[in-house]
Amino acid sequence: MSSPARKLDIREANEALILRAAEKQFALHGFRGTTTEGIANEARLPKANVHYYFKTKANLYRQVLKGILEDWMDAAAAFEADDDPQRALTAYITAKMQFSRQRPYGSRVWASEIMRGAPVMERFLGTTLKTWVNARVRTIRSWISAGKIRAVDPESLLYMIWAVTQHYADFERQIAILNGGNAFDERQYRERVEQVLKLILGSVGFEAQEMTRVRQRASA
Amino acid sequence: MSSPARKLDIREANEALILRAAEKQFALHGFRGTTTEGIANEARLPKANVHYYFKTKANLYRQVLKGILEDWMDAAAAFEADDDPQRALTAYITAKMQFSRQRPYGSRVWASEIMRGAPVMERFLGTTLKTWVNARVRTIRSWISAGKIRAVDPESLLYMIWAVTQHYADFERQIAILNGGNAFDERQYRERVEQVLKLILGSVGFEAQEMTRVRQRASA
DNA sequence: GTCTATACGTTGATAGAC
DNA sequence: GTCTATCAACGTATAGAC
Repeated sequence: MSSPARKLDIREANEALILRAAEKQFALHGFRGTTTEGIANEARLPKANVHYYFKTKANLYRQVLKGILEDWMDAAAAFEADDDPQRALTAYITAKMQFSRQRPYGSRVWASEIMRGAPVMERFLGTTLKTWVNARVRTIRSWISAGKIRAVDPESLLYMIWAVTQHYADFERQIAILNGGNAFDERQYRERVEQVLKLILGSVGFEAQEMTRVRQRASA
Repeated sequence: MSSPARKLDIREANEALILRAAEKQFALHGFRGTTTEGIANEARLPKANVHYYFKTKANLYRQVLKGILEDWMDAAAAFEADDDPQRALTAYITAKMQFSRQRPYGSRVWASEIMRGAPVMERFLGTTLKTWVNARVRTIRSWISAGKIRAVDPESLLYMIWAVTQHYADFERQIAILNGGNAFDERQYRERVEQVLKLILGSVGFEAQEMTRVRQRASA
């Protein structure tokens, strides 16, 4: 009952529960606007437990961001896997759209953190992210030199990919209201991924012959 | 000295001061995370004055959003002014990029409001914005039918424009850090507007003259 | 119109019973 | 490991002197 293994299980389960609740609250209300009581209620635990497991609100916030960064890295890896621009961009955009779908609150915590000036993520942005961006910029430049894509500014292209893919997580509510009050279902979201791919690939010069199956925009 | 005209001047000046300070604070910390004291400090006024002019924090927040919506409408008008897709899209994207440049905090307040579920803007989104979007969707469909642009999903295109243009306001800090720690200067920003135009216009099939020849399909 | 003082609820964090 | 009770600090808002 109180064996070390059992205790670890409880700890892990509760920590995961609190992290998930915290991610949602931080996404909805930002760091300052989130209360530990709000997190506790969301996790259906007493407020004191939140402090027992994570000590301070600031520390819990850092742990939430850390989890998001891990998933971010996974999506980033999709870009590096292939040297063909169409395949690499498709893999990356698809991974980012999946992240937005599966972890919309994580995306919003990131957005909120940057909107307030990125006090916690500053270091990550200036080191890991900058290094990653520099490498991607070189890859894109090589594609341009080889005539594989149009001559666009690589950073502008990267930012467009981030902006568009994250928009579907961060502005989910607006999109749902404009969709008649309903969030996208799975079918709608898959179709949207196709459209995003078509638009972004189109912006660097690829036309949509490869994905003509999806195109169904003839009717009024 | 205390003539009605003079009093009105003071009121208007202070209200404007508080509104600007509030916009910044709400942008940085969201509705809940913003304190009336923070707004007062930002405006260099005593906390009580904020309540004297705007009564409650919630009301001040609504006034800030109202001001942002007005500017948003102005930018929206740029889309309707022209029936030629290239000119209409260029005017709209340029107006939106200018808004992001001149009012980055306004853009972030909007983002923050939507990320928390749009409790205040819900009505606007479902009425004015939805009507505007529907009209724009019809326009874009007519361009597609007339063969003036590629057959893309109109809403996906609109969302891409919003996402990309607002990204430069909402993620300003991240962009600055990736830019070596410095925010874009005027020249850099103008160039970025050109790149954004090139990418988005390219996504619907317009190619910049300079690189018409460069475009060749990547042979895998 | 301005601002100090303050009422009163909320919040982050902890102590200590279970 | 769990949770109730508690507290100092902070937050919104107002009263009332100037």
